[in-house]
Amino acid sequence: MDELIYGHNTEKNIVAVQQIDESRVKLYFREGNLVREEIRNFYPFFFISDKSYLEGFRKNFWLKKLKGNNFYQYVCAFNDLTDMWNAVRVILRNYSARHMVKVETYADAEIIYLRPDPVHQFLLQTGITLFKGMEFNDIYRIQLDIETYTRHRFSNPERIEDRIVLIALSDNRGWKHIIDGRRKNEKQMLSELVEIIQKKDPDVIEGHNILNFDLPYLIKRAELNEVELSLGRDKSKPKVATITYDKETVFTGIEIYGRHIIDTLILVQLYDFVKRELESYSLKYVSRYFGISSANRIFIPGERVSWYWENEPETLIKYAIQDAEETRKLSELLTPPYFYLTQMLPFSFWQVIKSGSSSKIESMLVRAYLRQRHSLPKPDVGFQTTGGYTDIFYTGIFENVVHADIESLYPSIMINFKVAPKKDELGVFLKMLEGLTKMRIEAKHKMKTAETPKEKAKYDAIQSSFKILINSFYGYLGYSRAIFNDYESADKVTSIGQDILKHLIAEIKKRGGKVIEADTDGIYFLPPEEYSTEVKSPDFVKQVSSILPEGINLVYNGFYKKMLSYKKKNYALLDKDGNIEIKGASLISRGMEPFARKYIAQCIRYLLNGEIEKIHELYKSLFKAISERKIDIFELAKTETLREKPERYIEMVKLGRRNKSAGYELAISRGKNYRPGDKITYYITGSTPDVKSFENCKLVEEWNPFRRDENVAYYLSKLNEYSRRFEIFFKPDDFKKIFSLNDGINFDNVEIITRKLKEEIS
DNA sequence: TAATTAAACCA
DNA sequence: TGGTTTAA
Repeated sequence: MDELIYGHNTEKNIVAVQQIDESRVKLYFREGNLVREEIRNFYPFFFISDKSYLEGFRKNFWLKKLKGNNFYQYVCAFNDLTDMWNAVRVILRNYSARHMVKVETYADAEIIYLRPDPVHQFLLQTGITLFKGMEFNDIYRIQLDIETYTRHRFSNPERIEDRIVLIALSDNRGWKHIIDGRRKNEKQMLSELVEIIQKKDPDVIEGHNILNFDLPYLIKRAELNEVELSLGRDKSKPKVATITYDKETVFTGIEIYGRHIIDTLILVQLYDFVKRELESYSLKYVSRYFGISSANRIFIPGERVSWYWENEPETLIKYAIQDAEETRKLSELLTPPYFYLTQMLPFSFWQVIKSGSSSKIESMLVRAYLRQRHSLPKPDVGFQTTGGYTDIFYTGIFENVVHADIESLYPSIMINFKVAPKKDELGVFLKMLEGLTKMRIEAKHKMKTAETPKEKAKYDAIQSSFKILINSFYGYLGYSRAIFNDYESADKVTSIGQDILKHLIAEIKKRGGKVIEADTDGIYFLPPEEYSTEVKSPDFVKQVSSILPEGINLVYNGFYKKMLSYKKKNYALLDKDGNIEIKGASLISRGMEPFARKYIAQCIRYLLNGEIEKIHELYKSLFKAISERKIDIFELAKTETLREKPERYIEMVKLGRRNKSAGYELAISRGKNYRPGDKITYYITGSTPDVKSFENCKLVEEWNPFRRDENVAYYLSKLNEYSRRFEIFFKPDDFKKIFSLNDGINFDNVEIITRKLKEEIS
């Protein structure tokens, strides 16, 4: 089993692979603090651009689609050069004269490529991955942070008078260093950096936003200063990686030969993609969030850096060192799962971070197939039709609510009901899933029994690296571009999941419980009277779990003092410590105006605490603040992400295929050259509530506090609209009273209404 | 270089 | 209805 997952990983401690010439590569092994080099041969291979050439090779060679210059290519690898040239001959013989001519004519250019990216291909072919057999603490990481000087608001690497004034470095062995711009000119600073990197020879270079700021800046300044920025293990310069698409060149990253670049900003984004808790991705905010801020943290906003350099350089130095150290701690927190994944996947550290879940799974499947020299299938065309089961049976407020969910529902179904892609002739898909699951359980066990925090952290990283893979198997089945995709199997997984959940709901009802809401693999319910305590409810969960099929387990997931049930996928929970958790797009969403988000959250708090009069007071005060124009404009302003390119947006609107949108209209009309991904914050102007927002909007920066022009009627009607979220919890008369401007109302008799929306399945 | 469906809300 | 954001 290990073999399937670890592939050909027989080499230990390899930290880098590098091409020497056409048929040899240099391997770098880390041994303690030293790096040993060794030269090896590698397998020849070629790319072809048209898969029809591969028909004659089914089950003879391994094939993998890869992206070359704007189009997908297929790779064939061979034991030796003779084998490879034989294959070329077969291709030439098997296809028509036209094709033959074409192949020959373009042999060096378009159709057949020889070794365009040996390092990557070497890893892919042999399955030798970096850092094999190493622990995260074994690798040598350097953190880098630069500070730049400018007379303008923002520093620009191309402006000759701007310059790098500080380079702060730290490493994971407690070393710290400052390259000080007071003693050295920029040229000397850059040379010192090169010297240090060559001498220290780090495996990894880390930084927060290093890919979009520090490294590009260093590269540009090195160019201007005519310094060879030889940071690579082969003393080469950093390579700016781009892809050309529609004649447009897009920056995709920076590569330093033989080293890994880790940008902690990307890791933070990845983290928040799941968690959705962060307000900002800045190093300072994130460090505080994770509780890893340096003691006496200095904060210097970007536009103040130059001032500090001129007036208080020592403070700036401390600040830069703190940045480097926080980057190290952040990386220690976020990268280990990916580090351990590089030992399982034929990808480098950075590729593992950047690649999506399907390529992770597929790379393992492809590796297993190519080891057996078995051909690979093509993706099926079609789509998955079934998903998870979601239902809501009651709305209102409930006490003593239990949350239980089925442990790893989809992976468990795949394993226990043997659901696998029909194209997987070698049957490796399930074996891998089972193996990974087993290994994750072992890692979890080692984590629990670990004796030191360090050990614990290590096994936690390992088990979460398994989790990342395990969770990707189901999604892979329904993915249109996956070569082993199988929509029927994907549907089978979800329909079995639906049946299990429905069965569970019926069982809880049968045993005297009351199910409030269910979604995919979890349920919120009121247990029968005799189990309605935090201590006893897990017993009930256990009993119910026993009726589920073999290998499918319902686990207790929490006991809540109160639950507010609003709609499918929308609810709030109050735990015994008074913490409130709000879930659902209609109750908590980044698309809402900040005042609305806070208003809804407050109303929910008051509702759960039974403080009806406070809702009334809040409504009144907010109404007043808006009508008297006393509310902060940022509370009213919406923030929109512009994801489409301006040309595309304009085109779609012109064709009537898309509605106009305030964010885009503003960005375009203000002549801002926005890039997809940019955010825009705007508010609504005018005087009636039903204005078209894309015709009546202004950037929040354009707002004038002395001539306030926000649309009061519009925002008041918004307030009422948001209040209506709470309509279902009250009798109509009570609702009117609460959300009114009247004074002196008595709320003693207000009842919170519970509604039964439908009968539980039985 | 790209995992899935379900559901709510907005313009 | 298409776009966006969320839950799982």
